[in-house]
Amino acid sequence: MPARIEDVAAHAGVSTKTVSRVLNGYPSVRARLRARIEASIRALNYVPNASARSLAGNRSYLVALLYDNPMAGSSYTMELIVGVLQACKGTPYNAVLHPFDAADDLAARIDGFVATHRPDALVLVPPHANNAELLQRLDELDIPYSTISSRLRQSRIDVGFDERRAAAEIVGHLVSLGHRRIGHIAGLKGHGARTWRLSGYRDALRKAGIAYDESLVVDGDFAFASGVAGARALLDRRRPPTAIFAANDDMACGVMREAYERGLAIPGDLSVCGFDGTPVSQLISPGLTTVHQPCRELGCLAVQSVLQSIRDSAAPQQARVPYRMHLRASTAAPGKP
Amino acid sequence: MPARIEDVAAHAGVSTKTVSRVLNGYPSVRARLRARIEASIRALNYVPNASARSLAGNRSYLVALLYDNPMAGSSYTMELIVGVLQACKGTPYNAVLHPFDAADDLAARIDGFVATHRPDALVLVPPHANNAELLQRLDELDIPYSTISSRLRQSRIDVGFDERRAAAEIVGHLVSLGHRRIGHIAGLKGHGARTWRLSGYRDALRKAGIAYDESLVVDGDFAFASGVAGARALLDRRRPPTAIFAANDDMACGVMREAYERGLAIPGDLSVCGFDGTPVSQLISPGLTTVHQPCRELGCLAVQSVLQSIRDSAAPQQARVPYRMHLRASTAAPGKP
DNA sequence: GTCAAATGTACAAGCGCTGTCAATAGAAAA
DNA sequence: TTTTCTATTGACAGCGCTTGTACATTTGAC
Repeated sequence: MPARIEDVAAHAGVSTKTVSRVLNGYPSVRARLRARIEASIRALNYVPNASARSLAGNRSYLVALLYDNPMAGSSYTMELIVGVLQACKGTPYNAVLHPFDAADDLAARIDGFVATHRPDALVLVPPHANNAELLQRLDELDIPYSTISSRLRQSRIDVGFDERRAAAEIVGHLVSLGHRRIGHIAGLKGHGARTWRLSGYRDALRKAGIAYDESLVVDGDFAFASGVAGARALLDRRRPPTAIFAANDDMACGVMREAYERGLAIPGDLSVCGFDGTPVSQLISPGLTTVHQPCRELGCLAVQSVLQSIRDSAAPQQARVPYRMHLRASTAAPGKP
Repeated sequence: MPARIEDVAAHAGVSTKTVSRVLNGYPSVRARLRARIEASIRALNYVPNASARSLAGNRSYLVALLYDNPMAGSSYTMELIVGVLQACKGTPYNAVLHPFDAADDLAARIDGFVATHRPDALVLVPPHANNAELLQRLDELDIPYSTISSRLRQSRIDVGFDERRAAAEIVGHLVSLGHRRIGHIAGLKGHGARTWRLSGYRDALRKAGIAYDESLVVDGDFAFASGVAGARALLDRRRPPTAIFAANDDMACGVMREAYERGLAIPGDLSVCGFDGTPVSQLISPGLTTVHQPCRELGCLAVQSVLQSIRDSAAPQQARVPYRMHLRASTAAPGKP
C-alpha cells in the first residue's frame, strides 16, 4: 500500500494541510519546515494520488494532445509526441494523446472528451489547429490551449517555425547552384504549410530576379502519389524544370520515383528537394536535400507555453523555433555532371 | 458544468448506483431500466469523470505502454502507439506512454513508475519485453501485462507474428527468382527479431537445398549505417551475393545506398529485400520488397488481450497475427536484365 | 516588550464515483 | 394463497486529496 499524504504528515510531524501546501508550492511555508517535509516525502517514497488530487483540486494535471489520426508512419506525429512527453517530464503534468478524425463535428465532440478528462490544457496540431469552430468552442469552455503551426489569428499561443523563410532558403540554394527553371509541387489547399512554402518559393524567385512561371507550379496533397503525378506533369512540359522543390519529403520521394521510372539521374538530370526532414530523407539514395522541421521542439514548446500561460495568464505569444537545412546529394548544379 | 451521475439518476428516476451499474456493464439491470438510463445518459450528454471513477473504484483505467526511447522517426513505435490508442477507444481505459531507456536498472525504476500512475495493465515492447528481471518484478507487483514479440516463455500473454516463417517466405521468394547466393545482414544480437529472421533465412536455404555459407551472413544492428557497412562487406567478397536480405528496412536502405555509391543497379545487379514494411519501403525507388509487420494490430491486440485477462483471469495466450508480403521492384531474377 | 504579520494547526466539507450490504421487488415453489 | 428464493435496486460510507474556517503560535520590526 503506497504512502498517503497523512502518512507524510505524521512522519514529518505536521498537519496534512501543510504537506499539501508544500506539494502545491504555496509560498507561506518556512524553508526549514519545507525541507523537513520534502525529506519525509522522499523517505516514504510518497507520490500524490493523481485522481484524488484532480478530483479535490479541480485540476487534472493533464495536457491533451489533439492530433489527426495519422496515416501510416507519420513521423511528424511521432516526433511531436516525443516532444510533448519530454515537456511533461519533471513536471506534475501528464500527457493524454487523443487522435481525432478531422472529418467529424470536432467542435461538438470535444465536449465529451473534456468532460471525461478535464485536461488543464490542450495542444492542437494541424489540421485541428486551423479549425476555427473548434478553437472557439475551447474559448467558450475556457480551456487554455496552444496550437502548432496554426494559420489562425484566433490562437493566442502558437508555436511554429518560419516555413516561408525556410522554403525561400532551400529554393535559394537551388538558385545558387545555378538553377533558373525550378518547379514546385505545392501542398494540399487549405493547409498553412501549402501557403507558406509556396510563398517562400516565390520569395526566392523574386529575390533572384527570376520571373514566376505559373506553369512550373502544380498542386499536390502531401502524399507520395501526388509527387509522382506532379513530377510527371512538370517533366512533360515542353521545357521541363531542372530542379523540383516538393512541399514535403513524401512528395519529393514521388518525384524521385518518377525520375527513376524515366531513367533520369538525380541530381545529374534533375535536382530534387523536399521539406520536413523526415527519416526517409536520410534513408533514400541519393540523400534528399530538405529542411528539418523541428517537431520535437515544437511539441515541447507548445506544452511549455500553454502551461506557462496558466501560471501567469498574460501575454499571448507566437513563438518561432529555429529550423535546420540539410543539404544532401539530391541537389547539384544543373546539367549532366 | 457537465452532468454528474447524480443528474442522470434524477433524470431517469433511479439511484446513482444503478446508473453506475449500467455504466460498468453489470448484468443485473433489467433491460427496460437499462434502456431508460441509457436514454438519460444520452439526453444529458453525460460522460463519467475519470478521476472520480478511478479514485472510488481503486482502478486507474490506465494501460501503460513501456517502450524504448525511440530513435528519430521510429515508425514501429508510432504504429504501435496508434494501435494501442485504437484499442482504448470506446473503452474506459486510457493509454499512458512511457519511454524508458533500456540501459538502466529498469526492474528497479519500474516501481516508481507504477507508484505514480498505478496502471491497471502494462504492455511491453522489445527490448523490455525480453527483460526477464523486469517481467519478474511485474509478477511480484502483481500487475497484469502483455508483451509484444517477446522471446521469453515467462510472459503469459504475448502477441507477435511468425517472423521466422515470414523471413523464410521472403528468402524463398529470392530463391524462386533464381538466386543461389543470398546474403543476409542480421539484426542486433539479443533481439528475438535477429534470431527469428536469421532462422527463417536458414530455413529457406535448407528447403531450397542451398548450403548455408556463413561468409554470406554479416552482423548489423538494425540501423541504416550498419546496412551500408554490411553491404560493403558482402559486396567485397570474392564472389559477392546476387541478392541481399536485410533484417529490416532501414538496413535494406543502407544496402541500396551502398549499391548506389558503387553504381550497381537494383534489381539488375543486386536484388534487395528488407523486413518490417516501414513507410520508407514504399517511398524509396525502386520500391522495396519486404514483409509488412502488423504493428497496429500488435499494439491493439496486446491491449485487448491484457484487458481481457483482467476480466477472466484465465488462459495465458500466445496470439499470432497475420503478416503481408510486399513484393516490389527491388527484387528480380539475377543477372543484368 | 509590544504588536501585526507571517506561519502553522485542527477540523469539516466535499470533489464524483463505486463498494458493501441491506431492502425490495418478482417469480417459483409449496 | 402463502412462503421461499433470487434477481434487482437503493442507501450510505468512503476513496485520498484540497480547501475553507477558526484559531494558535512564532517571528521580526518597532
